Amino acid sequence: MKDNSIIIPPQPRAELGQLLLYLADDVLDCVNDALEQCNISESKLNLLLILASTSTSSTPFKPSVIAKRLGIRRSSVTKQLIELEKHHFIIRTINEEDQRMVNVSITSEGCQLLNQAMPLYWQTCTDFSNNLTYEEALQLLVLLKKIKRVND
Amino acid sequence: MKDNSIIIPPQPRAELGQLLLYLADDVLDCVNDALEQCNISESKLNLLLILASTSTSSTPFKPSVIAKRLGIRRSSVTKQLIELEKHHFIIRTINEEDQRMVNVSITSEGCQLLNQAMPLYWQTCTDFSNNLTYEEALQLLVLLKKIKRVND
DNA sequence: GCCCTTAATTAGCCTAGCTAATTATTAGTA
DNA sequence: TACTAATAATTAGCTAGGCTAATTAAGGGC
Repeated sequence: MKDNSIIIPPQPRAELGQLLLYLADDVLDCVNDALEQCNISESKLNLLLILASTSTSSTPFKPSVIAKRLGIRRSSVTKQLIELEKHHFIIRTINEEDQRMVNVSITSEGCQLLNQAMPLYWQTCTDFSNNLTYEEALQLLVLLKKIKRVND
Repeated sequence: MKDNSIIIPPQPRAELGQLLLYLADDVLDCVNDALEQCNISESKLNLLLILASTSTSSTPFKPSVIAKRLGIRRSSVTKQLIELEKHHFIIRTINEEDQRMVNVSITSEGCQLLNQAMPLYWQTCTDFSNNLTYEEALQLLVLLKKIKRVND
């Protein structure tokens, strides 16, 4: 490395990506900090959110489906479920039709937690764009939605 | 929770924040996956990048300064430095003027690694905006820079 | 009834953070 | 000058949240 040109972004798209990367840590930290007062992490909240959306679909969630939704391994889901069950936020019951499977559902305590946590969650999400006008925020939303599509 | 209205974004700014949060995991994973072939993590690369920028400033970096720059604790930096030193990417020497302090500098092996890793890093960063036109990417860059300023 | 597949779990590992306690050195002061 | 404070880095030990590989249990096909 004769000069340090390799460490500066070679073009705007590269700079953009790096900025996204830096922002990534920040937003995760922000949300986790905000949720600390509810004693829940962003990753556990995400799992509960999936379960809470069950009211629309009729069938309860299986660990394997949750894993797919979260983009993590089944064993990681099991770990999280064990913790969440310890705190009575969810219950696991054996599926009667196929006893290899497990039905996971959110409890009323879990719903209570969501009622507590979600306002904080949304407020923190909202505050990220405090430096932007409403129009800018809308613009940004559109652009980020386009980016998101890459990873599907 | 009578309905599940609490789990859907109450307004566009909230949705925007949530999208940033989801994107956060994705971009971190992408970069780490890309860097895997160099056997380096995004977090260790970040540390090396700080050291590599030393050529501009005259004084070598101290662990405490690195910690501040990365926004993590000194003990966490020590851990990373131990690993990086094991692989000969950096060296630590005692500061002669004040022997409580340590000078951290990147080695030629460390520079070699950067030469290998940075093209992959920049390519991955660049690819995040593949779905965007050049003009959209520039727009997005401006907006994200505004957001970034919140956390300073 | 036996074998293969599938679902979940378990065991054990890794990374990268954290706090609290320790060590070594410097600086200030009675 | 010797003692005490403060400062820098490190160490020890913990946690969260991932991972793979191995295990257990149940179902399905022949």
